[in-house]
Amino acid sequence: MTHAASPAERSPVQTDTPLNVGALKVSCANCSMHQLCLPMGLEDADIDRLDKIIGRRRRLARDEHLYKAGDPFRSLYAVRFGHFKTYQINAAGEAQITGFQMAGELLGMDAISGDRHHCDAVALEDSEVCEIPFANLEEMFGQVPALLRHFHRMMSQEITREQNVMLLLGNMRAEQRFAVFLVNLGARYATRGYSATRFQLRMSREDIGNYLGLTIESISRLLSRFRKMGLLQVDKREVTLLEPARLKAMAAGTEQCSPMA
Amino acid sequence: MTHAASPAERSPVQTDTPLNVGALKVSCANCSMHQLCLPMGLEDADIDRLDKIIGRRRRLARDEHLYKAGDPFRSLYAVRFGHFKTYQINAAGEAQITGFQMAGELLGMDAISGDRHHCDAVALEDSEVCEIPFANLEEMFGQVPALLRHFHRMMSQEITREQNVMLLLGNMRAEQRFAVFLVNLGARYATRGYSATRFQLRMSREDIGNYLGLTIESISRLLSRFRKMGLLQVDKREVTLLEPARLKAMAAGTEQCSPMA
DNA sequence: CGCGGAATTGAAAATACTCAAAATTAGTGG
DNA sequence: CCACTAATTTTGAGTATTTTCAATTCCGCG
Repeated sequence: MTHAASPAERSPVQTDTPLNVGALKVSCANCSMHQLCLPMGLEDADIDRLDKIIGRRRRLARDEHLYKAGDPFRSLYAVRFGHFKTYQINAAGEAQITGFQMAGELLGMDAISGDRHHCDAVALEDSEVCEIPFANLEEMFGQVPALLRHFHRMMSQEITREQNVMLLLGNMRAEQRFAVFLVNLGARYATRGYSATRFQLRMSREDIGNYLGLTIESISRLLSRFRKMGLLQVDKREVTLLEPARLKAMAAGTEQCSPMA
Repeated sequence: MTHAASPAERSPVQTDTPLNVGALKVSCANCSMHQLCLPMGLEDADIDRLDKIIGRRRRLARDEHLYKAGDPFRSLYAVRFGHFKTYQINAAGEAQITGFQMAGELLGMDAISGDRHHCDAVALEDSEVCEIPFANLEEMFGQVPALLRHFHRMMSQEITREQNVMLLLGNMRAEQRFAVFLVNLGARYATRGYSATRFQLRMSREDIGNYLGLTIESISRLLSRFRKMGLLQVDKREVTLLEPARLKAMAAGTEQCSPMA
């Protein structure tokens, strides 16, 4: 199993080897995601405490499940590196992807209400997560108000994010949905220190289509059309946004391009 | 201003008058919603504490705003009686309704992440909410773990609810969306002790359409079609589900009916 | 080098939308 | 309480966006 080079650990000392992941001495303090992730804004002493409750890091190969709907809920997971998708399956067996998660983002918050997971989480590439046993986290909430406050912010952000997807699915045309998707990905990579205009799509066209409520063919046509319009370049899964301003305008609904042809 | 009779207060002593709402001695313990609402599962002593931090009840007339996007976030609101809708407005000025809330449900959780509300909340009829100052609630979290736990469940439920709407908007046809909508409303009324098969739609056809990602004309046609199929009766805004089992099957995707004609 | 999954492209079909008009309902004032 | 007006809802006809079905092409991988 190979995995892409990752900036999750910027400590000069290389502590990771694939063979003894469970025993590693890795800390939230050393993690490049600690400004985005659960420990955001915590004092060093509290970060240490958080480190102690974090169960273990867990490596997942591409296409491996982190959890499935129906699994008992015990832990939240913070993505250390790699990418995930979460999806729900309806009674008829069709899936709806509800999100793509990247480093610093939290998985499993929808499972707190029941005692079981409501969706499936799958690695889109070789990835690593920090397992955060929820019972321990709850204990710590009582002792570290700043942690509780930030946890609430993260849950609230998830609600807001989903409301934005509802807006997208409920009243945007295909081209606008796709523009929103690209601009949003770029913004999230920018937050993580990567380019906002040039990145790999870690998910298949089919996944994108499913997430955006469109077919794989529609995604393919949109990519071709955007390319012909000079909005972007595509090379397999690498996308370069050539006119981010116009894409943002399309995403906002200010500018629109010609119909699907 | 008149308002419909409400079962929110089942205490034999009538304590409400429209003129001194702020000074009322109403308690979560007396509220018929306390099994659904924030105080669920709390001991009497803790319910009393919760009562003390609840700022005031607030009456809203039909079409009145509880809050607007951009308003500073200070409080959550629990619906005591009546109905609300929440909606987001995109850059182009179009609205997307993100939910309809009824008694016992919590409003404003999406605003915790920023310091401002992200959506608008409007009363669909004359309604009343309990204002819960969030700073006070946070203080109480440290003292009453059961309250914190239930609050997390409510936030998580909101995430799950929105994921279900994403599933609806992302891969259901019009008739299935509408069936899901009707069955869901019925289930929520049943939880509150009302009929699951006969209820008033508190929202306009336009609101329903907006929520379901459809036009008002489509909703009207769906109602007519379902009526002709013997699935339901409609009289203005009163709906009677005549074949709940078939509607549930449609909602689940098991059964489908003829195309839109 | 060839196999198989993924992606692209084209043509036809379908679902839902838009526009328009009529009918019904709700709100307002006499 | 009734009449009038405005708003909402229903229905119809034509249209458009996106889907479906089908055929190729591209690429990764053994």
